Amino acid sequence: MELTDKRIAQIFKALCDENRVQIMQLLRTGEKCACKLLEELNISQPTLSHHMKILCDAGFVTGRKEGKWMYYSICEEGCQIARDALNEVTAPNCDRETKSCCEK
Amino acid sequence: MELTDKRIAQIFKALCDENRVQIMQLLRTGEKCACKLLEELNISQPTLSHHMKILCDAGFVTGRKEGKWMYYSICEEGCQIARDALNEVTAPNCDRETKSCCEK
DNA sequence: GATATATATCGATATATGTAAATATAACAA
DNA sequence: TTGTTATATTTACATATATCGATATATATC
Repeated sequence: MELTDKRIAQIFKALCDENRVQIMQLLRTGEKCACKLLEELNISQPTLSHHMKILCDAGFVTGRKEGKWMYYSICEEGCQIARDALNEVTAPNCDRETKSCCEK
Repeated sequence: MELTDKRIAQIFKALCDENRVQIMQLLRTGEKCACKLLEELNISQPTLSHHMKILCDAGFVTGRKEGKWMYYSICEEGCQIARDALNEVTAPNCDRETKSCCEK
């Protein structure tokens, strides 16, 4: 997927909720099933499912179904895209450096 | 400021809006005054002011007032904090690696 | 002083988001 | 088949956010 401004915004939207940041922290220690995540968070099951969908859609997390359990883990590839996006947005673009506008 | 999950969410909330991502892209080429940004964006002046406040509060941008003009530029220090935050949230934490839960 | 310009703040409103109850789906077990 | 468990989806609602017009503030100029 191309890194449009819209897509970049979508990626970071995934991390703009405290619960989702906490979910990422929990997944850093390894793959976990939804029920385990649910134990650690003070949210309802439908709410967790909602947040997991957003994290997956943004590419930070991948899900794997095994029987009736859903296992989630951090997706390194998606995380790298996010890092690249953050670098793109914050790094100076010297090729197109401009003078300050509104000079007196 | 300590990098709590709440603070991390606030930082990335700044980049979860397409207009703000576009503003960052514009600032990558150097410091710009508000009126110049306004020219490039299809938003009203109060809306731009609103977005600039959010970018500044998150640490991505700093403002400098000179006469009646407000000059904005990317704040490298704040951007680095954001990169650190993204790394913290996405990097595996091997020290606390756990087995998958819900084993059959 | 009065006026013009640039930006910030306020107030109202429309849209987006987080949340949970209810329901649906899917897998397993008896 | 019937029931149970794990997860996803739907629905409704409360809150948050984006937006813009109107207004306020600050600065510069006359």
